[in-house]
Amino acid sequence: MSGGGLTIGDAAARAGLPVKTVRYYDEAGLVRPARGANGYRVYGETEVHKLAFLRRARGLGFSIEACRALLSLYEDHGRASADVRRLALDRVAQIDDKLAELQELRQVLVELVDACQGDTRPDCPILDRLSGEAGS
Amino acid sequence: MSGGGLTIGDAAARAGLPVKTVRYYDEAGLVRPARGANGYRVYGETEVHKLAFLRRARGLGFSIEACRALLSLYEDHGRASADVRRLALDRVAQIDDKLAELQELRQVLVELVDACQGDTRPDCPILDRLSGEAGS
DNA sequence: CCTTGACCTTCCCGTTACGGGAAGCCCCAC
DNA sequence: GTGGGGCTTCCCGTAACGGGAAGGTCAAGG
Repeated sequence: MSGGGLTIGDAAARAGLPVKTVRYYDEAGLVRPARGANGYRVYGETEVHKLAFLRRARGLGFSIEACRALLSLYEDHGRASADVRRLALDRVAQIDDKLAELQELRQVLVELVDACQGDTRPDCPILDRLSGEAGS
Repeated sequence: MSGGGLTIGDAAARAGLPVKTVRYYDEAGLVRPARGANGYRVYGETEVHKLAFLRRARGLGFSIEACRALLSLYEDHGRASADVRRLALDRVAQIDDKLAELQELRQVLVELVDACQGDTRPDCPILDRLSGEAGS
């Protein structure tokens, strides 16, 4: 009872993360716990909060590097909210790029699917397109 | 001149792929060229067509395994177009899942961004949300 | 004939964010 | 003291290649 020191298992449970992930965040330098005399990682409340923070940030799709930036802003009480906002906007832009790409692919695929009879015969506009017969 | 045999570099150029990728497709068993006496890969027209086919299929986001299936249907002249269509529909479903996920994330992020002043002050609803203050 | 330079070969590492599993130490309960 | 957890580190695998090293080959030019 050294005053609330948690083992990695307990910390992970409280943060809602797998132990492996918590260990990864340590190795990645995101949340570095103290070490006990036995070599065990020792997590305090602060670390647990950071882990939960990371869980939510990752849930929004922020990369580990973006999380590192967010975490440092989180800990910097003199931060400018504009910096946080910029990171979020970057993420939105990323998502928008991906959305546009996927929507384009979807469009093409649906057109091909619609053009294909989908029966037992071998004639297939999808394969024609893939084989280079410049459909549409 | 053994009648049209291409080296990997020429085959890759004709198919519009990087040499590394073509080598990878060989190793993955997608397009296995013959080998010359010197150990060089030798590509014929058929292989080049298959490589171009793969380039287009990959461009539509089909995984290597899906490409393997598509390629075998492409080569099977007795195929049923329904099988091809199914693969394409699977891909559409995959895309739809991803689109839904990204749209949800985008929604949340945009709300947070809109709620954030983005000035020089430290108050930030984005960080509040990430730190667990259940905003909205 | 020999050399350059551009090709080709294989092999290995790095990418993203972990998950699985092995080998070995530690600790608590019975 | 003897389990059976939980902890440690380390290594491999993921998808689909890209980068680069070490070494063999080939066609052209001097």
